[in-house]
Parts: sequence; C-alpha cells; structure tokens
Amino acid sequence: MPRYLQVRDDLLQRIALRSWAADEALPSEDKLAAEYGIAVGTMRKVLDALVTDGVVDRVRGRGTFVARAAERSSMLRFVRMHGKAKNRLPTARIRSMTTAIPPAEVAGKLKLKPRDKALYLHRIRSFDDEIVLSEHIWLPLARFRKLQKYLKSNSPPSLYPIYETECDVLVSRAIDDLTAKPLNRANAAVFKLQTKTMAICVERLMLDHAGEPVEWRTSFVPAERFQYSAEIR
Amino acid sequence: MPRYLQVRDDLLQRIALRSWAADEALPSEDKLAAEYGIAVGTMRKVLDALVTDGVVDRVRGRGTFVARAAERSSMLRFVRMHGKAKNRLPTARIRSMTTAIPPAEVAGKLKLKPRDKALYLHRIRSFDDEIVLSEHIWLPLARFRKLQKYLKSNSPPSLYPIYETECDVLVSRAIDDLTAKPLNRANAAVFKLQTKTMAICVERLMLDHAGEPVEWRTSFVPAERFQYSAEIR
DNA sequence: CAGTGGTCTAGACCACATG
DNA sequence: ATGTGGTCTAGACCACTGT
Repeated sequence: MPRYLQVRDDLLQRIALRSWAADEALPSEDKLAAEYGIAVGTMRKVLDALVTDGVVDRVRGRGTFVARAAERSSMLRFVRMHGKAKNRLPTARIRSMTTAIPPAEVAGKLKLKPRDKALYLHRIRSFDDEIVLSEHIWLPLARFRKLQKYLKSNSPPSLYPIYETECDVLVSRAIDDLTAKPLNRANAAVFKLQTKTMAICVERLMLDHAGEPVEWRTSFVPAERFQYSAEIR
Repeated sequence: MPRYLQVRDDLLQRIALRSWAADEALPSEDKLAAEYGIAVGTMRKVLDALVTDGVVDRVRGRGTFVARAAERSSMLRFVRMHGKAKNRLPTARIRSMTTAIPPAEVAGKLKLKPRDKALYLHRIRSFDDEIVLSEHIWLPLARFRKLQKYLKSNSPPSLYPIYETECDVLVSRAIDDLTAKPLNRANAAVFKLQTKTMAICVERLMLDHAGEPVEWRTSFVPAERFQYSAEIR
C-alpha cells in the first residue's frame, strides 16, 4: 500500500476522533509532512485526496479544515418548493421521541448488538400548515444520550450541528436509497392525505469519518412535492 | 488562468473533436508534456483532473484512453429489477421515429435555432411483456441524420455506442431531473396502465465533451418499478 | 525489452489572508 | 511580515503491459 494512502487513512482516523474543531485548522502541509516523514509533495497528494472525498476543505492563506456534511445532505434537496415556499425554510417539529430496541433491520443498518437500545425521533417539516416531509430517525443511544436531553428543551431547525456540538458525532457521508411507495395509514394521517397516496421514500444511512453508522432515517415526501437533480459523468 | 487548466481545456477540445478512437491511446504523458511545453508533473495534474472528471481512463502499462459515458448513464439504473428480471437486460424497441420541429422547450434545451429540425424517437424497454421504461428522445437532426437511416434497418440494445460509431457523437455527461407525475392518457396506454397511475419522470440532457447539448430525453418509469441510489459526501 | 502510468522527492515562486 | 495553500519544475524509482 502506497505511503500516501497509509497517511490518508491515519489522518482519516484522527479526523474521526474529532482531533480538530470546526473552526480549527489542521497543521500546515509542511508540518504534517515533517510529522509523517514524507515529502511535502506527497502530503499534498494526501490532502488533495481528502478534498476530493469531501473530508476537508482547504483555503489559501488560511489553512485546512474538517468539512461538515450537513449542508450538502439536507433532506430538503428532495423537496420541490413552489410559490411562497421559495426562499423560505420550512419549520421542523419533533412529534415524538422515545428510546427502544429497534427492529432487526434498523439494528443491522446501525450495526447494533441484539439488545442495544436506540433513540427514535419522528420529525416533520412544514410550510405553514402544509407538511412536506415526514422523517423517522433512529440513532444509537450509546452515542446520543445527550441529544435526548437537549431535545427536551430545544427544537433546532437542523439536527446535524447538534449531533456535533452535543454528542461529538461528526457526519461525513450519506447513502440514499429512493423508492416510490403508497403511504400506509399512519404516514398518510401525518400528511392529512388519503391512505395509498403515492410518496417517495428516502432511506438514508449516515456514516462518520471512520465509516461507522451514525443514523438511519426513513423519510417520506408526497410525490407531488418530490424533485431531485443529479449529474452523471 | 493556470497553465494546467489551459492545457486541460485544450485537451478537452481535442477529445470533443474525436481525435482519438475508443481503443486508441492518447500520447504518453512525456509526449504530451513536451508538446505543450510543460513539465511532466504538470501534465500529470492535467490528466488526473480529466480522470476525476470522468473524461479519460488511465491504465498502467497501456496508456490513457477517452472514457465513454454510456455504461454509467443507462436509464436502467432507475429501474428496480425483481424476480426473473434480475441478471437480465430488458429488450429495447423503437415504436416510432419521425423528424419534426421540436416544441420550443425542447429546442431551447438542445440550443436549436427556431426552425431547426430534430429527430424524434419513442422507445420502450421491456421484460417479456412487461414494459418498464418509456422514453421520448429528441436529437438535433443536423448531427444525427445517419442515425435515422441506421435505425430503419437495425434495433440496437443501446443507443450511445451507435451515436459514436454512426454519427461521430461522443456523450460525456448527463444531467438528470427527477419528478413524480401521474401518467397522461397516451403514456398510460403505452404501459397498459390506468390514466393517472403514478410514475417517475426523468428528464435528461446529454452533453458532449465540448459541453454542447446532444440529446434531450424524457423517460417514464412506473412508480412501483422505480429505485435509485446515491451517495453524498 | 521498451514504454506506460503510479509513487515520491526536494526544491522554486506565486497569490492570498491575517496580524 | 509571516504563514498558508496553489502552481510548476526536474528529476528518481517502481509496477505493470505489451512485443
């Protein structure tokens, strides 16, 4: 295995361990190169690889910083905004929060042991009275106990920054799986729509920089509100 | 503008002009560097950029080759295969082919002048008797006259290789836009489904290596057959 | 074997941000 | 003025592919 990949993986580990805060620069390429005993050119190759993987951002004159996945991965990128909703963010509300042993499928995705508990959230996002997104969120309780306390007295517009500040969990990567399904009775009731109304179901697994699963989320968007863009090269 | 970007853009032009065939290697990095009067290290940076943009593939010991977008961008990646359909490719059939002045919206996407004609294809893909994909394809007639002749006596499983061999058009990049829509009467009839059955509509614009629009395609997948995966970093 | 790309080095100079 | 990343050079050695 080439040196630059070894060094990349080591840096990835240190980033996963949250060695640097959001506003704190990593050591400069010179210092890192000296530390690892490699040439600066090789260190640049390591950092370039981390940039293309979306793990760090580099700013000339300032330094190298750990990237946050939050902005890129909002579920709202699946929601078509029309009319007055444009240029506005929907409100977020948590409708229920419990701890439980999750279904086997969820436990598998989160790599939980058979009797490990998880924190479950049901959260909706809406414009005025129109609900546009319903989300069922499962989090390993071991890492998210503080979140539970926090959410009892707060209702933040976005969760990922809270994962980081409260629970020291930094989300790096998301894997989305999209299908179309008719709404079951419970989900239809959330949207005040008829049962079997078609919706897009987004199943998302979130991973940290070490590749450990952090969150499993099943989201529903009524089909009429669904929109998604992608570029393939 | 840095030298390596200038050289990259120049190479991009030459690739767009189809200077190298599918199985023909570009000149080696040494030769290209000499040709452009830059260092080999800089030429490597150019080629690395083209690799991450998906424009070329490099194979150690063999050379650098122009990449084909065809494999990555098949519409079938939106279609869920179940049961017997797995491990099989659906058949393709062209149900109609005409030349016409396209609707203003399509002409705009293809950057056609007001009275430019286009080649229109309606094509379906199916497993046995089950139709899984219906596609409405618009191509600038100026570049695709030979395709029209070709399709009168051939029914190829995939179109992009034909664009290249018959019309000298190499597809580089696709932009997809996904929404959910109820089928109108004509499209529902194609699938032998009821009008207003929900379907996923994929609008795709294909571009060549020069960034010129090459194809506009509107495809429908019945919602039950739709599936799509993406990774966000 | 010659030719290709993959890794790695050890410098140079520049543009930009911050104090 | 200092330190950061961005560009560019001119080599070296290695691994792999083809003849």
